[in-house]
Amino acid sequence: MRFTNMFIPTLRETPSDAEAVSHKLMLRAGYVRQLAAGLYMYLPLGWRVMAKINAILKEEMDAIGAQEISLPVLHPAELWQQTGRWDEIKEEMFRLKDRGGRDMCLGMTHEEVMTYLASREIRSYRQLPQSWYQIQTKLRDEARPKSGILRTREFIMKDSYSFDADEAGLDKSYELHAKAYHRIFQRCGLEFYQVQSDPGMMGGKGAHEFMAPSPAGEDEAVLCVSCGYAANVELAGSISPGERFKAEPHDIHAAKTGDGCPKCGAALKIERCIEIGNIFKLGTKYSLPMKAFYLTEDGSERPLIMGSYGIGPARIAAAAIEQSHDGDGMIWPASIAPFDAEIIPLNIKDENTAKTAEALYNALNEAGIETLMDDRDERAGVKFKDADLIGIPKQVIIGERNLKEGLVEVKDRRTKEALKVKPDEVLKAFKS
RNA sequence: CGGGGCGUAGCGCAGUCUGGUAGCGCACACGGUUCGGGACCGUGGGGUCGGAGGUUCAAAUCCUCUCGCCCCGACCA
Repeated sequence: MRFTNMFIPTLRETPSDAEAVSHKLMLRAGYVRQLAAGLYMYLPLGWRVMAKINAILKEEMDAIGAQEISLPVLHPAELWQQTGRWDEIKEEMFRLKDRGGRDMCLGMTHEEVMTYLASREIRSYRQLPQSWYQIQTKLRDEARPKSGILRTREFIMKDSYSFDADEAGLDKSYELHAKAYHRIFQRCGLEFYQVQSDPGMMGGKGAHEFMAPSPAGEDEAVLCVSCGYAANVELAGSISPGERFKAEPHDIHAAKTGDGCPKCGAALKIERCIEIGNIFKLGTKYSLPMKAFYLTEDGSERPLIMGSYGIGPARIAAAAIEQSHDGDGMIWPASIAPFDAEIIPLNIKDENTAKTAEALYNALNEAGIETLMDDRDERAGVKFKDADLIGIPKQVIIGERNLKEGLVEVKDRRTKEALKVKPDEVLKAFKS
């Protein structure tokens, strides 16, 4: 892609209402713009990152046998009334009436609709297990949207739901998802923890959250470096030093750094985190009220045993920026960067520069390396600043000075190390 | 929803206390000089000062109401 054909409105100054690093940089680098509180517009660069993340999500979901489907955002109230959540949930749910006066709501999550589908279509144990997922819009009328893209009223979520014949099946589906989530976050280049969490209103009997450490996060994880115990502070029952091994499981209170680990007694560490994913064992919380039953081998009727699993791709993007940036801008992990490489011809009006850039651009694209070429007629400084801001991992700098010796520069955005190579060696330099 | 802050050009801000009819930097357009880390000079376009009502000869400025955005907290499926 050529810079002049792509809308990349970079800003020299940070809009004053941005606080979180990821928010500031996404605005400055021209990845997103705000429409209203908690509502964001993704611009070409931002949307490319989302597409990269979603592609990874799909690959890993497909790899565990989950199947992609798509459900409506607009839901009839009846489904939510059946599970009781129509009344349990308050202002956080967007509600409306259709022209016939029927109560409707905008989906904040899809347990109801998924269970409805399963209840009508799954008849027999022979059809189990099933895992269905979608990457789709959720709406929540948040009391306080914040930190840019981190907490919004409308957001995209990868949500999957598993249907099993029994608890053992659920355990398996749950494990599969947990492992897939590990691979996803690893592939996205994030530092993260899997921690125990409170199942909360989702109901059910077990839950974990995936937490990306970052000061911009809203959650706190309690971690034991000694035995590996990890939990959300909301859940972590801890004991104070000197009272070892006397943790009261029901005594749930906020743990503090230095408290004793409930498992091994060692000193706990607390870290601020962004919740990037969660997994829940739902059991029959939705299948019972919605009558989602199947027939067993001996002909008896049993409720489906369910799990639900969510990932917020925008939070992955924000967490990646929070965890990987410097004073000049973003530093994308290669896997989710909007482009693999950026060609920077310093003086586009120089014939040799332009020719070399053009040839390299074609060669890289042909080699399957997604390349952005800054073909703007701008000064070198502007291009350098924008390139660093935008954060594409590899930069290929083409300047008249080096070109006289038949060389171009391959620079790593993260380390800032630059290698001078011949144009036809650029590909090789990427691999090293 | 409680507490705090802020709304003046696309972005960052000054002007508000002490009313006199809107300004600076960046960005943008044009011309020239520049050209490896956000150039310089000149010219130019762009603003119902968030909105409504009120006070006044006169309101960005004072008063009332209202809308919006951000931060802290509560909440968070």
